Amino acid sequence: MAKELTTRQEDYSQWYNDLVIKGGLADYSAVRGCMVIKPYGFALWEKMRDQLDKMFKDTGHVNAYFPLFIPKSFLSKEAAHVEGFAKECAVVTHYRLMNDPNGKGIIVDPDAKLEEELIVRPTSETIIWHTYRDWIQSYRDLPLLINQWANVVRWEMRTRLFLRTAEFLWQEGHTAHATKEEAIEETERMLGVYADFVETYMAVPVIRGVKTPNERFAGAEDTYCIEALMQDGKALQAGTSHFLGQNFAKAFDVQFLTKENKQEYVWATSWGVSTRLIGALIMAHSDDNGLVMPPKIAPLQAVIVPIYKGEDSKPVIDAKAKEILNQLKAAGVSVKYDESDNRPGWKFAEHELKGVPVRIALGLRDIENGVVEIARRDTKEKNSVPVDGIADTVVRLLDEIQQNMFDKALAFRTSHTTEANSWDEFVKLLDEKGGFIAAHWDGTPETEDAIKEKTKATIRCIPLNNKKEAGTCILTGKPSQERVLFARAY
RNA sequence: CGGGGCGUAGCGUAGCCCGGUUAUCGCGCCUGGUUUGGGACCAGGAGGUCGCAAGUUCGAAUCUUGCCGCCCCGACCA
Repeated sequence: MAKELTTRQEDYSQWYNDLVIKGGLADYSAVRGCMVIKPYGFALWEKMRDQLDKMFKDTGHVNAYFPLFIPKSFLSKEAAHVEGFAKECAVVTHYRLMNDPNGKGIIVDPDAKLEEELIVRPTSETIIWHTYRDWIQSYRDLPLLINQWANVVRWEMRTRLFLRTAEFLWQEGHTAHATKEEAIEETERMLGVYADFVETYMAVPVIRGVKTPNERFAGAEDTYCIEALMQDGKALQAGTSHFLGQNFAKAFDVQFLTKENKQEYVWATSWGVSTRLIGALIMAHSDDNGLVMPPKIAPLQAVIVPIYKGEDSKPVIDAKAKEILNQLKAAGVSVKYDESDNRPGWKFAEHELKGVPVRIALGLRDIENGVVEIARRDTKEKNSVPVDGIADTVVRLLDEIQQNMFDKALAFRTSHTTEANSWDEFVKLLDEKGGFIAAHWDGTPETEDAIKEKTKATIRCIPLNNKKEAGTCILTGKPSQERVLFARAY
């Protein structure tokens, strides 16, 4: 029986949920707002994580691990930071349970109250900067370039699988530098790493930019971001990199001695991407038949499906299939021979649903002709190709799929990035077309809020290397020096 | 937290208004067989605290009250 998928046109949100659930990436859990990441979804995350981890190490970072719990008092040391996160913190108040003296069940032991309550980290700046204070004394200790892979908890009111869950997995880089320039350079470097990763591996084109003060990370001087566009025309922030100035250094008193023997506060950055990237991947590429995985991070790049014809055909087909399997493996392709006793049509649909980039089907007819049927997930094209040189063919095809997926997503973004020069035009574009809208803005938070209030669109970013262009704000008509990118966003 | 909707097998559901044999059907699952080029077919089988609790009644999935949970829309957000 077919697993019926809602189409994008029918209900985009439901389509997304169907893909996550039926594609085997994740399940809802017994805990509100928290999901179970299933093996296929976790395999995808592992591919992302491993690649990113390599890129972090290549840029000089090392991994460490800091506690899940943060003393409540730490959070209040940086004013903007506490302001930003206080509303969504889970708090640990007790450390013991006991049997309910009034009957069955178990209750919190009232005698086991913590002297200082603990926050479950919504992000780790405070605990990390508290620690850095002990680690940094001299300019020789800098730069300190540390990353951690962790889970964090933000008590969101409304959650969506991968896009916004109460608990999620991410990495957070936290670096300390001797100079402002160096810290800004680091912030930009890591934004570049993210952009490179998302474009090269996930095949999702991104806009690099800077957030306006309204959208800035709580406690940052500047928040850089990469913004991606989803197929429904909504933007999604795929990663952020923050220049924290000396805010946390001052809040946690982290100073170092310069070469000139002067005490100075260090300069900081932090940067992160999360399992939300999986949501971005799904909404950027997938179609009404299921997930579409870019080859470079697909948990499985190719699958071989046998088409039996009578009992006698099995050994012949199995032998040939395993030959092909070994050739592909030798060429570095992650590939599986699907010997399960489902029928071919069932397997085709299943692997399509899961987004496996390349499918190879093999029956007696093919063996006689020295060919296999090869189908690519991105375009759904099928072709007979010679068995000879199959590994090269597949490797080339995987590259082609990767490129095609990026090109397609880029073409979509290009065609959905529009300039608006008047309020009416702006509103019409938002409602009828969506996507990024490049428009003039007078630079004030009040105007940004007013636009958000009226249209639900926010300024996604001010693109880096944005061209200067005199104009007037679409809402207030006040003068503006450059266009910024608006969109409705996830 | 406000507005709307829903809880019956792993999933989707009928039955509820108008109480009455053994709770319906499909998918999935198990066994055996036949099959296999786009989600197979036949035969047999397993699987249920009808969200929870109390009440009304000879009798409750069905009526009443309370509670719990989930989903959608809004305020908050990576």
